Amino acid sequence: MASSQCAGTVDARGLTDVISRLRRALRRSIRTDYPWELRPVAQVEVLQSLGEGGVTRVGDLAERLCLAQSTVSALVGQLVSAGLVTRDVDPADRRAAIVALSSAGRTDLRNWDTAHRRRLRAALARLSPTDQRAVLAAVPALGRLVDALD
Amino acid sequence: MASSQCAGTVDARGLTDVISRLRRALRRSIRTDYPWELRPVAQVEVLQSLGEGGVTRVGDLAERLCLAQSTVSALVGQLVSAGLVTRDVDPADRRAAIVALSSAGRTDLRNWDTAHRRRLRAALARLSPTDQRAVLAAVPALGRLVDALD
DNA sequence: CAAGATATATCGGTAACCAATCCAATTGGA
DNA sequence: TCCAATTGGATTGGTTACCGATATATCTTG
Repeated sequence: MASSQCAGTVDARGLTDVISRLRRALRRSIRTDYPWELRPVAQVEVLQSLGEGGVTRVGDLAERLCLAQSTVSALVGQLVSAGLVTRDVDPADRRAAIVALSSAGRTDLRNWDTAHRRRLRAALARLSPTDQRAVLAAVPALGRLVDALD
Repeated sequence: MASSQCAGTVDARGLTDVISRLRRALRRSIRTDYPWELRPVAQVEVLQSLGEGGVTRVGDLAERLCLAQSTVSALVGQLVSAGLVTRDVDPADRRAAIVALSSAGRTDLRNWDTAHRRRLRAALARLSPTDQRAVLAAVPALGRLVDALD
């Protein structure tokens, strides 16, 4: 009664709270999955974005990921050193850098993805069908919420 | 076609991705709301947890927040220095620390909450009614998902 | 009372950011 | 054509956000 209010009222605390906790829980579960050599999560996110969006400029990556350009620049640098992505000068606009997955990066991403998907699916399977539906339905809506936040 | 799969398949990438982005977008919007003196987000989360759960031990806080005990210990220390919470020895078990909001902390939390709620509500208002419903419905479900992840 | 268990605190380190600034290339006039 | 303003990125110099290991009391129980 205290926590659920009339439908129109947004429970801001509830949403931000669950987002933080979920992120940390996911991070922890990832670490459990990968006791061996594991890339920092931020780097994996860059790989994923490249996996989905394909070859991209650094600035576009930053926007997609809601990160500052300088942050992405540094992350890409780390991934280049690790051999997981390539960074080349765009011949059309020589200021720009074209970032792409290397084949090693593609493999790494695929492995990570498989394990992570398995774990998340297991967790979801423990929820009630109603909750599962609610989570699935929320994913695209939350994406649009990100855009609606400034 | 590439991104949406059959209903039963969990889109792990989509969920983790949107969680990260949403968290960063929220953080950014918070900073926009509070150009003046602003507490680090992690500290605010502790205040919130205290606001909901009331007087608590450090270890309980850590569990609620999905954080390591050492992390919470440090955060509480910072909040004590800032005068926003009190930390006293539990007379019943003198190893334990009892953490509670001070009145300054209560005020701070209330202010923060008001502004943040307003902003989040504005963002949600820009979504379609369907999306709004989906987000609202997902909050409790996501909370249970956290528990289901290990 | 002597071992373990517990609850915290502290220390040392890494990851995850951002803002400011610098550089090179591009672009839009005058 | 040349110069100013703009733009894409890299670098630098922070701060925050964590965690693991260890040290210190304090319980608890045989």
